[in-house]
Amino acid sequence: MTEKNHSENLRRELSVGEVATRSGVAVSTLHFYETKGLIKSMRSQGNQRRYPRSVLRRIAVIKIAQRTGIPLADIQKTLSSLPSDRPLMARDWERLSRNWKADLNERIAKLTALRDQLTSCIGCGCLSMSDCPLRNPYDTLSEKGNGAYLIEHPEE
Amino acid sequence: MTEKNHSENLRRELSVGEVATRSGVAVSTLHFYETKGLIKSMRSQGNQRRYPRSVLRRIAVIKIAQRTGIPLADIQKTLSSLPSDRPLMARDWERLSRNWKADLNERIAKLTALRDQLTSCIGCGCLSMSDCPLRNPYDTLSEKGNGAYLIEHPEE
DNA sequence: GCTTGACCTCAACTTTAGTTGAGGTTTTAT
DNA sequence: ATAAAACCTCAACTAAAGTTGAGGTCAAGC
Repeated sequence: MTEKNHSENLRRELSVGEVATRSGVAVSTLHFYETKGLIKSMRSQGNQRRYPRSVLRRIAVIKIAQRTGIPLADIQKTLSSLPSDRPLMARDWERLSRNWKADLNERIAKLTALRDQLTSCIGCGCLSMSDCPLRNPYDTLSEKGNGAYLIEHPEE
Repeated sequence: MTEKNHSENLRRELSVGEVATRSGVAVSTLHFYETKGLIKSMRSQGNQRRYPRSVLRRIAVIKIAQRTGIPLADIQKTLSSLPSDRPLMARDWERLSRNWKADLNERIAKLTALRDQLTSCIGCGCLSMSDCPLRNPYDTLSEKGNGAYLIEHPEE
């Protein structure tokens, strides 16, 4: 068993099932990621997928990016912009994570602004087209009608 | 024209096109919202939709909830839990916005935590299964193998 | 040496939040 | 009175991120 484990540990390539287990991602998802160009595989003699262990790191990075809210297509673009087939190094990670952090900060800022508006509007509840910062912030129609008046004085 | 506008302003019901224009939501979306039970309409003699002006406020509330990231199905549930067919009053708004604010705060907290982890991992880049807070925070598999070791020492 | 489990491809289905189009009716404006 | 604009329904399509299943192959253990 020690012998066996030892040789297994040294085996360079992982099967799709092993990758699934180790990464916590379903086999079907790995297939899917492959069709999207997020990861790739070599094939065994019998046409089964074989992965270098570096794929685990790559999947980890994908999952983190997804948590920040970045769509897979964008993740794919970013990953494919890296010098191609070496594994991700610390240097790559630094570049990626810096960008993703910036995105994340933006998203946080937007949500925070929304929350603050919500806070200040809880007691008000006017939802006035013309006055309320929550109401369609980009809506220029608000000026061109009597909408605000009517909304502020709901009938029936 | 003054005469005309005056009578238009007093007209109680809005057509779907008017609601679309005033709310900034497409006609098709209003149809869609209706199928989902988010809004409803009366019909004219000729079967065209007619809305009370209060629908504008309702749509405003829907849009705000969506901005906080709440799925339409949940918005529908919440809205349908209100005493049914009177327009939304300040009191309703207060209740809704309090809940939504809580949701939003949770989402903000999660993203902030992620950002902070990202910040502390930018310089590190280890992505270690066992050590890195970014790595699959819920993944218990990390303990059961040699994954971490291999990931920390990528080959090829 | 054969059974079972893991794997293969490809197509179809799922959910969310809508949009688009076809074919037909109503309302409005001239 | 008629043409144009707005409306109706219903079905099909879109995008993202996968999942499920059918029909068949490969590999490992007893």
